[in-house]
Amino acid sequence: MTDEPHKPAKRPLTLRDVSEASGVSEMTVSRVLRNRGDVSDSTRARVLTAAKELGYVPNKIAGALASQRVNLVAVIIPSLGNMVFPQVLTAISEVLDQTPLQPVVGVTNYLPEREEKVLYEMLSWRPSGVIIAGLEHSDASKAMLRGAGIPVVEIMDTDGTPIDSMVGISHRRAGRMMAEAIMKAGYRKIAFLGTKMPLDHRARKRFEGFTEALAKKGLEIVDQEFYDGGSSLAKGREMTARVLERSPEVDFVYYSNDKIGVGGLLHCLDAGIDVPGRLGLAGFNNISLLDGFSKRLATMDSGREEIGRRAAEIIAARVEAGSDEMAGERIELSPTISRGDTLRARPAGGDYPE
Amino acid sequence: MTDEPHKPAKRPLTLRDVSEASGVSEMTVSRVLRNRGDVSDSTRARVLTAAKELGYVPNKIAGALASQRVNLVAVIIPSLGNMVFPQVLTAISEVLDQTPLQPVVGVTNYLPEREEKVLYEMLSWRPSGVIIAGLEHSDASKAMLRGAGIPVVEIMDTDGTPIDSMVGISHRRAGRMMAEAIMKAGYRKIAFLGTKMPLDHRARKRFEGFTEALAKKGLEIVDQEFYDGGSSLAKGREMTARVLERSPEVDFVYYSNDKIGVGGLLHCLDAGIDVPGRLGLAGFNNISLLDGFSKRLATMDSGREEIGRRAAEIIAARVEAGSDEMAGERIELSPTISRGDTLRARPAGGDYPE
DNA sequence: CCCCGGCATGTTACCGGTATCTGCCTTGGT
DNA sequence: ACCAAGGCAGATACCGGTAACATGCCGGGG
Repeated sequence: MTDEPHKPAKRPLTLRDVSEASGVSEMTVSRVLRNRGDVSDSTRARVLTAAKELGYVPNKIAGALASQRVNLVAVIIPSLGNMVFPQVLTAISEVLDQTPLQPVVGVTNYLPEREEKVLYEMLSWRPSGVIIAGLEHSDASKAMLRGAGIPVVEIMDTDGTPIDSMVGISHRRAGRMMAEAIMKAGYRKIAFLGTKMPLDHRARKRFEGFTEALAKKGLEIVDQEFYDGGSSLAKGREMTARVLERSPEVDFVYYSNDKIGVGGLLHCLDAGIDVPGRLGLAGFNNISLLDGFSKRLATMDSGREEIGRRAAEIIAARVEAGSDEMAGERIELSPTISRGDTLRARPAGGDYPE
Repeated sequence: MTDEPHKPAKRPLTLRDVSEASGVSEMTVSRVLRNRGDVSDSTRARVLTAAKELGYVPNKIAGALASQRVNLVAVIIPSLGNMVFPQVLTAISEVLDQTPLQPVVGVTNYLPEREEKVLYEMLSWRPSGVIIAGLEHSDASKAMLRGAGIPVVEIMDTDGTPIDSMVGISHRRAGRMMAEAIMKAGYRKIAFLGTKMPLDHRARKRFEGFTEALAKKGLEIVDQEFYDGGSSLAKGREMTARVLERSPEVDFVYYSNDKIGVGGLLHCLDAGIDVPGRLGLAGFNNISLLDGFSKRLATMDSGREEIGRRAAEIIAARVEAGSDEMAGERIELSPTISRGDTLRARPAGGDYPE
């Protein structure tokens, strides 16, 4: 009466259903499905057939509870809108795909309270490891991470003290490097256009490193402007126009990311400004936003694929082995400048008089 | 001996630890932590203090197993590299944020076998619902979805029969609409540039609708080119150059997405081609890739925010109520054309002879 | 011919919570 | 002063698997 002939899925299937269908114990079915322990070929075949026929899907909830093992890795990032993070994620997935581990993504929107909440949710699933962007977390978040007793890798940034391991670049150094390259190229009147500072610590650190390097040579930012809300070409465009109008002497604009940087570049092209002669531009992150464009923006690559890969490798290694070595590993990668077509290599020679 | 004074997290905490610390039963702690059932204020306070002090994080694995409820919604998409999907995801998250449900993302890379695997993994966590892109799935995948006994919403596409509910647009219609708009504007020699066809069913359907509408007016695609691998501006650029060289008579190029479309636009600008007079261009998806750019590409918006929102709402409603009504709901949204600056509104008047 | 060892399978005791029922004690109506 | 009702807390039985141990059966060496 209640049992339909084939599919209609009344009550979810359990090991018991498969065991009854194949005439062996639940334990044996479990062994077959996990490929663990010795099972005769004939039994194995019988069980697999029955499982397939029923359409049985194991219940990981029960499995995880019983085995005290959860093959999930929490990956916590600020945003999916900035292509950098999907790219890091892709690199992480590629590594984890070769292990039994599986990434689970949480997004914080750059808000510490969201981060805390997301982290709490994630940890309540008892993942095998955590990969989390940034070194700045609320005290509660830090306490949770420390207390979780699982490997934690903080990524993207190395300017600070990690809870456990970290993989990333020094954004202060990145800012300094860019400042030095700019000054070496002979630019002197430098402006900065940046994002919602208080929450994006890495952008802030780049800015700090940048101004610090300028100061060392006795220079100061000539003009600057900050905004909040998401980055967009339009925003970069209008901000650039405003800055150039307000401070016509500016000969270089450093942007906190490529998106607004490209916006600025578009403005310059439209306005007929000589780039990189009269004005130089640089962004950050080497987003191949305009890879087919005639002029490539100077930028800096943070090695996000490698960051993702290394982070995932650390987690994988530590989960496999019993959490011993590799704990507290600190990997600082070197950002690489790409001059593109908006940052000249040396002080303007003949084509731009003094 | 084994117990450190404060934090060091030996063995993961359980309800029992909190119950001992606060002198009540585990059951009461559970009630307090879930805010369910009657507990006196004094007890509640005592328990909360103890929990906070210990840094207790509930174990959802155990909770889910016991309560037979898992507040996860599986969201399965083909890629994170195409910004459309992060955007759909964001819309889904916004809706689910106001419910106890939580999205969990799986990425298939457009591969049916990956989809099958990802789906299997997801279902083994016994989620409360599934949101999955597309209507094309392997038989095994369909069987799993049907057998899971949970609400399933297939999104993005409505050209086909859903397993349960669906929310999206008809890509055939989208292709037709664009073809009609193009023909009405007087273009006649139309070329098509597309992505890896066999796997991207929606792009294929747009193409089919497109050619069908052309055929109805006695027109045929003049030239076409397909490629595989990810979309990029550079690819759109070079493909466009190739097509125009091979078939100089072409007066319109329809792209399967905005990214290669914008690449084509860049080529035309560089080559000094009169757009949209001599040549018209259109893409798909209204990616605000170049929102700050001087010329906006004609494109079509599929309403991805609304798709995500409606899909999440269906799941939320059905999980909340007992899976009754709203089952099998089919929502077809209307794509909207945006002409941008690369598709003229009417046949060329004086500025382009006949 | 018996015993031992190893393979193939079954049995038992959890994993860490939650649903449900029970029981105590207080409170208020009459 | 007594009893019903309700507030509050505890006891118990699972949820669906898995670890660890137990068992049965078989063949081979002594």
